[in-house]
Amino acid sequence: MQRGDFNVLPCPDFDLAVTLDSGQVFQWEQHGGGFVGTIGNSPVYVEQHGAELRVTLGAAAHVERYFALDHPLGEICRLFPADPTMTAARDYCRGLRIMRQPIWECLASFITSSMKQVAHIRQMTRSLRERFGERHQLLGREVYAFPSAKKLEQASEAELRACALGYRAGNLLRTAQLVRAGEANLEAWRELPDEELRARLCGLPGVGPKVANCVMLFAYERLRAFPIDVWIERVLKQQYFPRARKLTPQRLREFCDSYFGEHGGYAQQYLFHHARKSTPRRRAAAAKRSRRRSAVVRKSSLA
DNA sequence: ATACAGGCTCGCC
DNA sequence: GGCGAGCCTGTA
Repeated sequence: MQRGDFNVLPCPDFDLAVTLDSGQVFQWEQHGGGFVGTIGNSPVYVEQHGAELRVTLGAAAHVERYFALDHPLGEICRLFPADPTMTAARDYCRGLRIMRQPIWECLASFITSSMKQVAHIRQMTRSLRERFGERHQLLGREVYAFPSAKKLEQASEAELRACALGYRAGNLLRTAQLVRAGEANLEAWRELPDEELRARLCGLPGVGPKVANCVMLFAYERLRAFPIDVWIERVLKQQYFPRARKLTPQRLREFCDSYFGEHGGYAQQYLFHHARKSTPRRRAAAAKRSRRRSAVVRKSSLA
C-alpha cells in the first residue's frame, strides 16, 4: 500500500490498538497492519505508526472526531486522583481514549451487552451488521455499517434472536421502535443535563444505570459518567474499601462520583482496562471459586 | 459437562 | 422500595 493512498494525521497521546481493545467499541477487526470498520456509514481503514495515523482517503476528519483526538489526554490523566491504584492504571493504559461513537450504534450495542463478555458482544453486533447493515467493500473486504433503528425496527424479534441476542432481542426491538417513532429523540437528548439524560436513557427497554452510563460516556461525551460493572466493583472494593464489611451500591456510587470527579469516566475506563488485562483469566476464575467456597462455608456455619 | 458471564426486569415481600 | 429469580447463549 502506498503512503499516497492514505490521509495522514497526527495523533499524539494515542494508542489505537489499546483503545479498540478497551471494551468501549466492538466492531473493529484487524486487517493488514491496521483495522477496518465503519464510522457512521463510511467504511474506514486505519493504521498507526507512532504518533501518526494513516487512514482511508477522505476519512481523516471523521477519524479525528471518532477517536476524540482533541481530548487533552495529558491534562485529563494529570487530574486523576494521585493514589497508587489509579497511577498504576494510568501508566498501564497510556494512549487510551474515550471515543465519540454514534449514539444509536452505541446504545444498541450496549443493550446487547448485558450478561455477556466482550467476545459475545462482538459476535452479536457483527451478526446484526451482517444481516441488517449496509454493506461496503474496502481493501478487498466486506465491512458493514451498523443498522439504523428504522432498519432494526422492521425486523421481527425472531430475526433478532437469530443473531444470538436471546432475551435482549425484545429490548432492542422495542427500543428501536421508540427511537424510530421519535419518542426517544437521541440527538435532541444531547442538550439535556446529565441527570435528565440518564433518566431518559433508563426509560428505554433493556437500559439500566450501567448501560445508560456507558452510552453517556461513549456516545454523549459525558466524561463524568462512571459505569459500575462487576470488574470495576471488584477493583474498587479491593483497592479503596479493603475492609468494609458491607458497602451498599449507593455508597459506592457516591464515592465514585465524588472521588474521581470531572473525568471519572476516563478514570473508570483506565481502572477497568487495567484490571481486565492484567488479571490472568485463571486467577480471576480461581478467585471466583474461592469466593463461592467461602460463601458456602459461611452458609453452612450459619446453619 | 455445566456453571456462569462487563445486567435488566418483574414479581414478590 | 428492596430483594431475588429468570432470562438466552457461548465460553471456559
